[in-house]
Amino acid sequence: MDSRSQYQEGHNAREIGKSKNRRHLLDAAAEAIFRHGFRGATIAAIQEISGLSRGMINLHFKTKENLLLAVAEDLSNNYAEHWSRVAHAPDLSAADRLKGIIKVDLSPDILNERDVAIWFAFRSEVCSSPEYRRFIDSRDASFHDAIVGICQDLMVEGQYPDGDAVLAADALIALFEGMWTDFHLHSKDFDRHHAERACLYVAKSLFPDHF
Amino acid sequence: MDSRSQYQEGHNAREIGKSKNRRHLLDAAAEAIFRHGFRGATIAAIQEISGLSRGMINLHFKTKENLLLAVAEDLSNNYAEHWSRVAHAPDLSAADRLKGIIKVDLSPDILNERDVAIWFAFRSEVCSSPEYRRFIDSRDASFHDAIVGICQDLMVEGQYPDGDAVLAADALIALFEGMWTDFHLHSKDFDRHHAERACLYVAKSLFPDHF
DNA sequence: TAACAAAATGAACAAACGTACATTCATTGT
DNA sequence: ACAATGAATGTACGTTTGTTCATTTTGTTA
Repeated sequence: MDSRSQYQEGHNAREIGKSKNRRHLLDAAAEAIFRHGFRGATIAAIQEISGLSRGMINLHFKTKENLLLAVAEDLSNNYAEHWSRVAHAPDLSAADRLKGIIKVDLSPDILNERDVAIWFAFRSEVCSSPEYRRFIDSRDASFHDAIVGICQDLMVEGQYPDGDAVLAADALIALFEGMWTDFHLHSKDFDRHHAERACLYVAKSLFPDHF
Repeated sequence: MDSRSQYQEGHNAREIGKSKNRRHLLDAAAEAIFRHGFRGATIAAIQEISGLSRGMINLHFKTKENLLLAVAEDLSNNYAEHWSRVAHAPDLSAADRLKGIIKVDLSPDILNERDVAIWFAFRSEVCSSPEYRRFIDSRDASFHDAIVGICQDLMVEGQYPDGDAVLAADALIALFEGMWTDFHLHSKDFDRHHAERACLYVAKSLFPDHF
């Protein structure tokens, strides 16, 4: 059995059903973290949310910790897929790619209460549980490189004598991150359009020729 | 007994010793959250770190949850004290007040591995444990108002025809927040001076006449 | 110094935890 | 149709959890 087929939908009813339950467990675990916090994401809570049996977690993930890791991996893949699609779009200008990343970052697909709560949950334990690290760093090296690349393109295109692409990229990344935090702490009052305007306001300040 | 003397250092050896143990428990609990994560911050862990007896937590804080809340309150008070001292300094210009807040925000007093891990730990559970909310929002309404005030002052002083104080303030706050996240996730690679330069780079872009 | 009051202790407890595993059920291949 | 295979179940188990409280220790007061 190769490494893909293990978790892919199989070709018969049995394998399809199994992978469906696996997916179900991932969703239930995510929901449990959101509803009850990391501490409250117990086997019993996941069981109640999923409606599946107690032993299912051990069957699919061996341990609860593996299930939690799979939740983090799932979230991480989902975000990477979203931003990289925009960041590497060949037909978009540098400015449009930056705009696109801002839009993705603030879209409900990415920025929603449940997912953000899960990001924060895993991040909070990254010091004590290093195995989470590879999944929870939404702004990892590849994201960083993509933003620096965009900033460099903008610097070349426009007239920014004092421009520094790395400083600008680091600032933008921090800005995006901070918006997530604001959303997490004040999701009821958070205004996506206002947040987008604030991001574009900074982009315009950094790159007045482009925005 | 008034509300202050309960937790203040008393005047005899007994009260002094008691408040010392209380402080000791707060530190040990904070350390436990940092070392073992929120989930691992158990009575046993706190006991081991503090060296005090098991029953001490219940004596001083009634429940473990109260102790954790007191840790959050302690952290919150410490940060508020730091930033408000700079933000409301009467002899500083608006630009210097902003610079000062950036400096405080990136200083080891505030931005250190332990404290940031604790911020993130409490924040991660704010959805499921609303009682944490009042302590974990470092960028609360009063902080927000202070930054908006500074931005308004800068707008009045300089020539920024398209300026928007609220947008600028929201962006700056998110920027500061994002730097904390970056530090939390990459404390080994984090460069405080670089982060400060990035913040000032944005400040200069937003308020070129001032920075 | 003796009597008192408060602080500190740690053993004992019930509840909740994650995991293992014998059992049951459904699907497959012949 | 019928073994055979593997998924699904849920009870049972040992551990760990937070809290209680009777006891001991320490400091205060008369």
